[in-house]
This record gives sequence, structure tokens and C-alpha cells, in this order.
Amino acid sequence: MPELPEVETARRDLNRLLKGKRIQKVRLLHPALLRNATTEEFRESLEGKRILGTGRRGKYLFLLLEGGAALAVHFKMTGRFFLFKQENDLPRHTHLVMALEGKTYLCYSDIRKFGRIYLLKGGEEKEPDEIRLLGLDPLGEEFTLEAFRDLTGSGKEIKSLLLEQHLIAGIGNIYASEILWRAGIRPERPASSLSGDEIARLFRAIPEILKTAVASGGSTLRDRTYLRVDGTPGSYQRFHKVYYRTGLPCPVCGETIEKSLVAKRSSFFCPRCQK
DNA sequence: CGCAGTGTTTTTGC
DNA sequence: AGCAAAAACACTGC
Repeated sequence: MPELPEVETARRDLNRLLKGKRIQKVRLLHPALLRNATTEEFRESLEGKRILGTGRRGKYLFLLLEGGAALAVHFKMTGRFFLFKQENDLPRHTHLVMALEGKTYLCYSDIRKFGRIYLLKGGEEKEPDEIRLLGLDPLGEEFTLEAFRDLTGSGKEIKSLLLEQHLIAGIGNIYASEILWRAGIRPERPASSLSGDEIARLFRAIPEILKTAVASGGSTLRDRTYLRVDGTPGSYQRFHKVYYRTGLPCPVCGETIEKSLVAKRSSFFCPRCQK
């Protein structure tokens, strides 16, 4: 459940389902998930506290707690939250269980265990570097054409640049391909080679694609690792134009979609629409 | 110092 | 059987 649209969908789902609920008991089954605190400290900070709301920056999801502390979660490749109605017989790969009022259990599962959870104590406490150094959030008001243009001066391949979380926070491999298709730009183009018009098209394509994906609840791929909090799939995969569509026709021009490697990661593009 | 490239976490499914 | 998969950090060498 990794990219911005999936994290934002989880944030909205959890906000609706958890707001005002009190955490009664915490069970951390896989302590390595928690990166910056002891299991004891984590339990003591959470147990008895209400969840006041949720937040998001890039691909980080925040659960805001009564008293000023917060939980920051990064799902990496396969992390996700779901609600469960019983304490036992938890599904495989469940690594954290938070008992809420009303015999509801907020569970975190993560097949590959790449995900990370941080305890943010609030107040004067400094955020971990990986959160503090995040770049512009493409759905935030700080994401302006001027700010975006300032990031695009280097000779790096534009797709790699879109994936750099310390520049722009939230775009991952699926949406980078979709955004570049929408903007009509090849993924391997050096950022510094883009014209003013191309920069402007790319700037507009980023929130357009991401917002549409959020409205569809994110992308659930074949393996169904990403599911919403209630277990239902997202539907933006139906609207993918190039991602994982090698050999299929471009929906606009009919040309065959190609796959290439950019910085060792699969990239999908239309050789006719993207210059 | 920046940048590119490699290796690392781990499990699953094609 | 081998490899690739939504991520991103640590590390090397130039």
C-alpha cells in the first residue's frame, strides 16, 4: 500500500472509522517494526489514549493521539491496516494489534516486513530525519509551479527525480509512469532538458493523476496486497494507461505500450505520445 | 560534497 | 527455479 493515493485513502478510511476511539491495549508482535522507541515506551504512550484524527505527508500516515503524541507509519511495499473483530485467529503477517473500545482491533499487517512505525512524542521532540526531510506534498498548497520548477534543474532522469521523496513526497513507481504519460514526457529524459511548457504540463499532471487515484481509492494490483481498511480493493488500476500494460495499445493513440528500465526500475510509456 | 550504482531488508507468486 | 514486486536507506567509488 505504498504510494500517496493508497496512503491518503487509508488516512481517510481510518479517520472516519477511528476518530474519538480509545486505544485500550497494544500488542506489538514484531518489535522490529517500531524504529525509534522501545516496545514498553510504545505501549505506555498509546494505551488509554484516544485517537483524535489522522494526517499524512507524502507516503507517511499519522495517527494523532490525545496528549500530543502521534504514530507515524510508512507502509513500504506491503504494509496495511485493517479492522478485525476478534483478538485471536489473526490473519498471517499481522504485526501490531491495537484493541479499541467495542471489541474492535486495529491491526497492521505487512507480508514483507519492510514497513516502519515511529512514535512521535510531540512538543520539542525532533522528528526522525526521514520524515523531517520530506519534500513538497503534491496535494499541499506548497506545491506551486515555481517551487516545482526549482526542483527540476538537475540532469537526472525525470522519472527518478519524481521518485525522490526529499524533493516531492508521495509519488512511487506506478504513479510516476502514469504522470509522465499524462504529461507526454519520456521517463528517461534529463530533467534539465524539459521545456517550460513541459515543466508546466508535468506540474499539472502530478496532482491531477494523484487526486483521481485518491477518488478511486488507490490501485489494487493482481496480487491484492493493497486493500482498503475494510478489505475492499481500490479501483484506480482500471484507469491505468501505461503501468503494467506492456504490449497493450495506448488508450489515446493505439501505439503499443513499451517497458524500459530507469534507474533499475520498470517504467512504462507510450513511444508515440511521450516525447 | 554530489551523484550513480549496488546491496539490503522479506515473502510471495508468476 | 529464478526473478520481480508498490520503497528507500546504507554504503561504495568516482
